[in-house]
Amino acid sequence: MNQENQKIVTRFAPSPTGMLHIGGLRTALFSWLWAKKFGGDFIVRLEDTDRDRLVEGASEQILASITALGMDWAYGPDKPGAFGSCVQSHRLMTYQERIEELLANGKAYRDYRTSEELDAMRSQATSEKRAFVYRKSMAKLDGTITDPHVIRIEIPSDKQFIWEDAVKGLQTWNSKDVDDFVAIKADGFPTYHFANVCDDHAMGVSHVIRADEWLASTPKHLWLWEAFGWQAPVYAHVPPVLAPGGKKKLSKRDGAKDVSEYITDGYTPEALMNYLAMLGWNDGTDKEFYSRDELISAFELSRIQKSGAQFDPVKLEWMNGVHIRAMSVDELYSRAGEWWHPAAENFPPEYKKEVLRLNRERLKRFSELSELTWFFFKDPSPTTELRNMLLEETGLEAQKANEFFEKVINVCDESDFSEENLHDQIYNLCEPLQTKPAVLFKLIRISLVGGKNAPGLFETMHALGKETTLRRLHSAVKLLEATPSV
RNA sequence: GGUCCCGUCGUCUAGCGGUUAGGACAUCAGGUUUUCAUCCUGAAGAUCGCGGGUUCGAUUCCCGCCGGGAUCACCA
Repeated sequence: MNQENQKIVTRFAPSPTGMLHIGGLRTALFSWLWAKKFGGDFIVRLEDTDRDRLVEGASEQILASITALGMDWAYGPDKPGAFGSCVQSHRLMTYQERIEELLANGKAYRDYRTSEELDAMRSQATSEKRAFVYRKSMAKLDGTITDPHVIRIEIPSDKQFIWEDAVKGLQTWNSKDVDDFVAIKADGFPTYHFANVCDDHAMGVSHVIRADEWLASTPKHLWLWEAFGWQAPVYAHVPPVLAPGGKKKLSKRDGAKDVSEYITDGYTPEALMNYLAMLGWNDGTDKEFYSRDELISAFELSRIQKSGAQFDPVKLEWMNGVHIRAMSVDELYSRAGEWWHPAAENFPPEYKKEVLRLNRERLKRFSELSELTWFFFKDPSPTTELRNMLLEETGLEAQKANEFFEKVINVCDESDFSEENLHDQIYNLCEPLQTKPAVLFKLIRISLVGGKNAPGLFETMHALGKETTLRRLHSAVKLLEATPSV
């Protein structure tokens, strides 16, 4: 197979029977990366030939997930190509034409056997501990064309199917283990096996990258390519993404989220893409952090892992933090959009950017932005809880704490509020007050931010500004005075 | 059961006949810092699934076994 000069075309062919899960998304990603790497086409094709299992809204969700990760397609359900629609239910005519071709040259036959008869034959074989491989000799060939029937593909006997799978390596299958499979169902719709090959050919697909559950049926597909006299594409069967702590495929039951949920949880598309790519793929070096473009150029089908990989939400979060820390403040700002605390609404962009700068390395997901930064936009409420925190965390009596506050307020009044000045002045307070920085700083911090954790104290004070800082310090004094000590 | 695929720290993995079996996440211990986070250093963690071969030498090659997975639909 020479594909040096062949256009690289990959496709992602989900069936709209449910939500797209992480494993499916990763398969789509691998396909997309491979096409992008060679400047080829990535096609999204809807395999909706099972009319009974269609799920309302599933195709929209699948497309939205792919888009959410930043992937685009050359052809898709919304963008037909010269080959026609990317929705299989719209392509029924082609399958009809194709099957006539195989019927005419004797490679396919009509079978009038009913599903019930088939089931009986199968259970018979099972009870006799025999492998059940359907053959033309078992078929019911007599019937009229108007009677319900299926059309099967006859698999030649004594044939070896040998091919090189791009991830699993050399495969050898014997035709005696391959069924005469149904190509056209009684309802006139094609099966996956048939539609899939017809479409891959029609769309010029060069690399079929799909879940490894298809590995066992690849001989059927290969035979179809051969029966039609077409050159088969490269097949790459990728392993599943496993649930954390298990050996089973990640599914919704394991808390697998819809991709859009990760986005609304504040994961960035780049981090999600980076993490997914690294789950079961590496470039042979220690590199783990990739930009989208780096991923595209480094990606290699042959380095996809052969066995399943467990999804690790903890590492995903770490990866997201790495991507966030790598962003410029402007970049961060442009993405922070909806995640600000409502109180931030009317604050100027420059102030918000400063807040982002101070919080960049504490942010792992954008959804944490609000709880991490609300106090930059809103004074802490003078609650009993706050009062207790002030005293418990510092180990001070209310009166003593207020003595400290008094000095701090004096210092702030006189300070030019530069970080340096604040730093020096407040440090100098420790000795006369006979206390440790840890205690004094904690007292100030809690009064200003209403919690134990925040960016550096002087950076925070500087960002907040003199007026706000003093207002909050005074408010803390009042709080300690008002409530009797317990 | 038949056929096929897979098997390195808890997890994701590097390795492609000779390595102190490397990295990352997580864990633990230090350090930096006013807190959290970040950052830095270090530690612990893998008899390379098991047993046979081949070889001077096997995690790497071969065979068997065990374990896990996929597939055997008029579902994809």
